[in-house]
Amino acid sequence: MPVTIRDIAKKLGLSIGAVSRALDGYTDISEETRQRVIRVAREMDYVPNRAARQLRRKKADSLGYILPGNSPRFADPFFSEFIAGLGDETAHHPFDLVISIAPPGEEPERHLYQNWVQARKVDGFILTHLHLHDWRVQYLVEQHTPFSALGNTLEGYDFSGVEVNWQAGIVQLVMHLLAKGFRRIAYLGGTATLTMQSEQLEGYRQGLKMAHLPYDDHLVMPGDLTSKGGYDATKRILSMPDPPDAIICINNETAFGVLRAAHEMGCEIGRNLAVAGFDGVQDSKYMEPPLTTLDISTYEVAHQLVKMLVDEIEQKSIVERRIEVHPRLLIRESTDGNHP
Amino acid sequence: MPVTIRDIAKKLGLSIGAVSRALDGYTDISEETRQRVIRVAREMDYVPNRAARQLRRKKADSLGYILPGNSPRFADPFFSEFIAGLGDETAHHPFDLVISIAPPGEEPERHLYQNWVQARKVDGFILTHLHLHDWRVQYLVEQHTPFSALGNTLEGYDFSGVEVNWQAGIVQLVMHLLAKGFRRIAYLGGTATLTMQSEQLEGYRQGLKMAHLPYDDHLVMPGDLTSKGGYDATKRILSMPDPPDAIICINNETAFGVLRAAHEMGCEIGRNLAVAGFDGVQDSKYMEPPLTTLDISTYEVAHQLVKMLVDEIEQKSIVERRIEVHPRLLIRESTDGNHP
DNA sequence: TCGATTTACTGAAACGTTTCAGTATCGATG
DNA sequence: CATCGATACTGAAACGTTTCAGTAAATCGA
Repeated sequence: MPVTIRDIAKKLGLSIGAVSRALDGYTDISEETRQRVIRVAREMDYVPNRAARQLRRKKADSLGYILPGNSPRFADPFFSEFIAGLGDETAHHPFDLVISIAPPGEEPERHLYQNWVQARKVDGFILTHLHLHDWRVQYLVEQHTPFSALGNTLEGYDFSGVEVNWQAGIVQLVMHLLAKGFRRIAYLGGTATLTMQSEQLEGYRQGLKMAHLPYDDHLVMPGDLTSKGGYDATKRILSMPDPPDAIICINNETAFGVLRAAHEMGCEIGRNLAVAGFDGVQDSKYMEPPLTTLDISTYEVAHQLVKMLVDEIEQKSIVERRIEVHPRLLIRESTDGNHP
Repeated sequence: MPVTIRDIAKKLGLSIGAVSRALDGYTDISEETRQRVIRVAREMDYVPNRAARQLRRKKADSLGYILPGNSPRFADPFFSEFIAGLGDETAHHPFDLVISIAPPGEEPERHLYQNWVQARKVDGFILTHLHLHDWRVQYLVEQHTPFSALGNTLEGYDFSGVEVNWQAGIVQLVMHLLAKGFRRIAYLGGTATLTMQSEQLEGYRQGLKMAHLPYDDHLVMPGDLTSKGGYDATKRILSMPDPPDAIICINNETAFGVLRAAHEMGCEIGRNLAVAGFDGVQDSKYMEPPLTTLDISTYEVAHQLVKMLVDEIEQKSIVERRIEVHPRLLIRESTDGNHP
């Protein structure tokens, strides 16, 4: 049986109240007693029972993250890195990280969030992959449940989070591609309702406009954030009458598939077809050819989100509630140029 | 304020005990009353308070998984897929999945496990990346804390889990490489103490032996399970006096780096250098060139582990405690042959 | 019809904390 | 010397469940 606060109290001839207060650092316990309590607690390997504390304090001491996943195969390295970041930072606070997974936007997801909120399972949520209109944001705001999010929604609720300036990043990327001599730039996205995507498209349009190039509907393709999606879309887009000579991908997974398809169709990547990814994942450097990428530090972002959420939950003073992150353009061989 | 069992009791004029028993399906509550209770509970959006239930039942209703991670960058897609699998299956049981991360084998990791066990934070653990002598296994067995693991240790404790027959897989792979005409096969691993690696090496030796080829120490290289590790090791190994013509990688991350390095050094992959990966991640198909892989269904394995752990915790009847999984050899272009 | 059994509940304790209202002790103050 | 204010504690309630012992009321067998 694990040792409880009662065991310590008995051993020291104190009341359990005193022990509790000593451990929590209240000032109405003499310094001498506190030291004795702490020593004995350590000796006895005392670890407070989570459930009891949670019940009494009406706090779960947990943060929740629900993976937006639908396919049984779910390999995007973004999530490994992101979860690792969340876990790492969470471990530096007196919180746990509780994880689940649900297909985005569907009933099971809604259920999960509601259940966790009502059962007080977590004190707050981390949100990613926001949609232009995101019911999660609305729901959590209504429920006064703290959360911090990567990205934003259209409604402009006030919540803490990290925002990536995709737009500026893409403009920079488009400029780079144009400078390298590429002219017909395609954009291969994911779900149309993702805020991330809409912002990226905004940058895409703006970049074209700045270069006085026309915007062509056919060059904007839907994908599904997987390599298979990238592969299929590329097969289609490269068979078009007037195919693109550059493809910007919403994430590296997609870019994987693009590379593969393009190669199969005989393109020389970096020369007659440029490919760029869009992710915080280191591996693009080791791909073949190395992938030009708009890089954000996923790990860093995860850390920030946890910090902000914890501040939010603990009602710390008015800390920064919104942080903007600028993607860095890492130019590698996949957009090298030497364009004919 | 969330609705409690007391609110339901008051509304129905019942005792809280009766309500609790009705919801839990005890037989000493009349069917009629039970139906009324259930209806009202649903109407009032009743969700039982987790902490209270946990405290009373002395069960956390949570499963723990501690990521074996040390680097700040931690992109291995294995973990995305694995965690997704864990989360998915966990959601089908009345359990939560609690995640953290700690560098394997070091003090913080030990602390984390101990803390979770003593605070009764979780009812059981999922373990991966077992070592030949793994203190976690020993500790959890001693503490009578349920767990299920991917792999095994040398001590041969009796615990439930999934075992991958790496050895047979590698033998098959070696045979395939030999059939394609490759002769000097290298093995690029991770940490030497990983059970997985020792089993793979066993298969490697056995394969060579069956082909009456000598085992050469120089062809077995340490890595670190990252693409950078693969890259660096390949640079070194290909500069050796008598370099290999095939490289088997402990995981796909490593293989990424190998491909890159080999390309830089002017190898034609699949022809004068074969490369094979070793993972459950789909993407290898979309790599350039597509990677021959020993595939296990990470998602499936994660599901199985959760099921077994839940059975273990709930003391279900004597279910299968050990499942063996055979990796499938997926032959793709990276080991194509046409060897000179 | 009476005692035994069954049915359908009630009431209260318990889980391990935290926290709040008291209180005994003691030195200081007027 | 009575009073006050700190100081350093004690005791008990509370958090929301589950569970167990008890008990009225209904049912049953002989």
